[in-house]
Amino acid sequence: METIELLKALGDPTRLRMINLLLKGRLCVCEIESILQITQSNASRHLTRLRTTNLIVAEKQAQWVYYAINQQTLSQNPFIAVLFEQELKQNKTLAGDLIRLKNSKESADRCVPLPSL
Amino acid sequence: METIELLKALGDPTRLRMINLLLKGRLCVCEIESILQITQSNASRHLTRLRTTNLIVAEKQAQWVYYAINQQTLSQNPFIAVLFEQELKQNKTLAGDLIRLKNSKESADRCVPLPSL
DNA sequence: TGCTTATATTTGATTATACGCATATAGGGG
DNA sequence: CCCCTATATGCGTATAATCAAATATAAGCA
Repeated sequence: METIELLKALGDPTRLRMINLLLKGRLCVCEIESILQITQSNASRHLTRLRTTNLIVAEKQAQWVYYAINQQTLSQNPFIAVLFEQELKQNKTLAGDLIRLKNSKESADRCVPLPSL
Repeated sequence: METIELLKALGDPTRLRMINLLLKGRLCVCEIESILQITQSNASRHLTRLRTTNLIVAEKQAQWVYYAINQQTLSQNPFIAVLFEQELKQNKTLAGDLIRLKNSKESADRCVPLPSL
């Protein structure tokens, strides 16, 4: 049952937070690490799991990998949108993550190497 | 996050099948065992897990324990109904379970001891 | 009381999952 | 070519989940 894999993938706090962020737009790994305050290997592993479950897709650009919601999976599984709509109202962690996301986007993009001094 | 526990509880084939059945009405453990063709201890353990996650409630009547959907959890988590509505269309196991449920209900209720010979 | 059925729980083995640390790979820029 | 950054992966470990078999509990019935 493929839905089982979706539920298992969503049934982890870190991965739920990742999807919550990616529902707002694509992000590279380093942005996700920074917003969620998790280690690089942890981020990478959870993202790999979300990708193999088809919840997200990866696109490599130069040295960065951008992850984005897999829109096909999202539209084929309407419960996911309902889940996040519901959860965002109650879950302070998810709401806080979106604020950090916004701040991150407003500040300099950390994933672009700063011009050398 | 309580929703995480819901997702983990739903992210198991046996438990998903149990909820699918219970959405049609309350059942005792032996009916569930029989329809899902699982061992007694397996049924009991999964039902306990669903109960501690507040997905179902238990009611003891004589020697039987009847399980039923926890309507409060269901209404507070609308994604669950959407999930099953969606899944039932695609998932042959869930659809087949409902047929076995119907057959079970139409035949003699196996949970009532047969009159002695 | 003793027997039988329904259900729960314990136990032990197996497998899955999560995490940190270290290392590997790949691309960009000096 | 060398170094730096971004990302992935291997390894060891700790924790959780699953299952079957056996045992415990509780209620009904003879």
